[in-house]
Amino acid sequence: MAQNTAREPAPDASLSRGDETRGQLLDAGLTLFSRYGYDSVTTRQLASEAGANIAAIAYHFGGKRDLYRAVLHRLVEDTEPLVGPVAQRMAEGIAAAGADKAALARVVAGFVHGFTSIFLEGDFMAHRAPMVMREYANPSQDFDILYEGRLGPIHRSVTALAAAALGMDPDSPEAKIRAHAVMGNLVVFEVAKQLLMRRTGWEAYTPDRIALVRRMITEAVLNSLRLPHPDNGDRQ
Amino acid sequence: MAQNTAREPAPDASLSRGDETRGQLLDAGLTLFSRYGYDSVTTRQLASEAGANIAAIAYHFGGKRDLYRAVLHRLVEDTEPLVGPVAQRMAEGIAAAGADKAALARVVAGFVHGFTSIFLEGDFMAHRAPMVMREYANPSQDFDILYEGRLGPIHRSVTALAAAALGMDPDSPEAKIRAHAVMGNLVVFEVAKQLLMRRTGWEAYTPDRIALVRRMITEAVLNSLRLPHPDNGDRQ
DNA sequence: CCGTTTAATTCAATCGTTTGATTGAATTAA
DNA sequence: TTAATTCAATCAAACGATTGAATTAAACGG
Repeated sequence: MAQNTAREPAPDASLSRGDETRGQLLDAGLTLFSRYGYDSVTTRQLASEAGANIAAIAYHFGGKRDLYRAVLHRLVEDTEPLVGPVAQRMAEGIAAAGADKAALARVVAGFVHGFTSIFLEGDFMAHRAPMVMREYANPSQDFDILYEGRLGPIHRSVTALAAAALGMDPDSPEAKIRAHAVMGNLVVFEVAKQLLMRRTGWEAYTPDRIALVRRMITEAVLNSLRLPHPDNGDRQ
Repeated sequence: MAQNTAREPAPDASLSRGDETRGQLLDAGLTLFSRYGYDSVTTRQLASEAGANIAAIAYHFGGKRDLYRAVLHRLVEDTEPLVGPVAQRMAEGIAAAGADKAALARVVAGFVHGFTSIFLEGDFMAHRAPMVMREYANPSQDFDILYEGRLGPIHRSVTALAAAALGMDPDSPEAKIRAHAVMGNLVVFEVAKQLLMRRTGWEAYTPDRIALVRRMITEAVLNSLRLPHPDNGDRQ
């Protein structure tokens, strides 16, 4: 029931009729699955939200489950432009820093900044983050799609960072556990967002609040990894 | 389909017929809702798992949603014996420590030990933790039950601890955010358990692995809160 | 530039199942 | 005898999926 009566948004001429419906179904899937979970969403809701017919789901994807999988695949793909550069800079920063703790601290600050920007700022991750978190906390049979595509690679990057900061072997359980703890430091602000909102009396993240959260997380992670605090917030 | 053919477990004579069915439905609800979520579980599954008739759900609770709420309420109640003492010792420890950082460090070590024991050891929280985490990550209309009963109080306790360690006002956003980060440090080992399992090649938490995770978390949290490391693992 | 053909896509209608809930009779224990 | 509880049977509604006809837009031949 999205834009059936209102004006249709940008009927991209470069897309065929079918591709557009396909894309709208993927959008609807992301919006609804992320909010209510797989079983709570009906094919009729999906079709309605997409402005398409129920039969379009079977026609374009095969079935409801196949649409869900397609949503996960597209999520991995279209978050690459955001996550890729952050991971890239982190890898380069670690290699360049060597044993220089101050340099590693700047890498950490950059990572936290990038990560919180992706997850807490803007609308792009508004549905994608909850989608990831849902599979994160409660892996379905399609958990592999996100693990291979997003979660595993990020976790490996953070493990490299933790290992460098603490002088550990990146392949050791210890390094992986410490990295896991760092990830927890970050993702809890998305996973348990409602809990923080209630405790602080906030209703949503604003730029000011994100800046405060980012400052607190950066301090916590730097402390956690025994790294010095950079004098300024500069990350280059 | 649980114990219909096998021997029935302990038909407690002190319980009326109805109370026993009621309890078995609550058990079934905890087991199934925690694993599959509210919508994925059918009333027929619940009745079968409880060894009861479908109509028993309406008779004893009113409906499926009321059974779900009852499961949350009972979860808050029957975790009190575990969480209560940990929170109690933490509150007393903070009050007794004052500005003594070493004493606060022992409080932190005790808290981490207690928290990880509750969440990672034994069978008692095997279904309860995922149940909490499900509401944690994806609050339903009944989130209040857990927030008022468990999540809020624990978060307040940890905020008091973080505030004491960092010299902050316990009512400040900063303290609440730092506490939230600490909570993330801990709960990520339950929420994102599957991710850690894949990264480490583990299949489950064993006593050895729990001990290792506990050591890593304790170090990370102590560092994070700028507290000294106790010389031994003693927590009294 | 037109009319026709063709394949891709959309659509309303309907399929058989499963859902949560309800009924009134049967059973149990006090 | 009585009230509490369980039971098989059944309800209407909603579910995911499928069908064959209708519609659309592009390709083609004149």
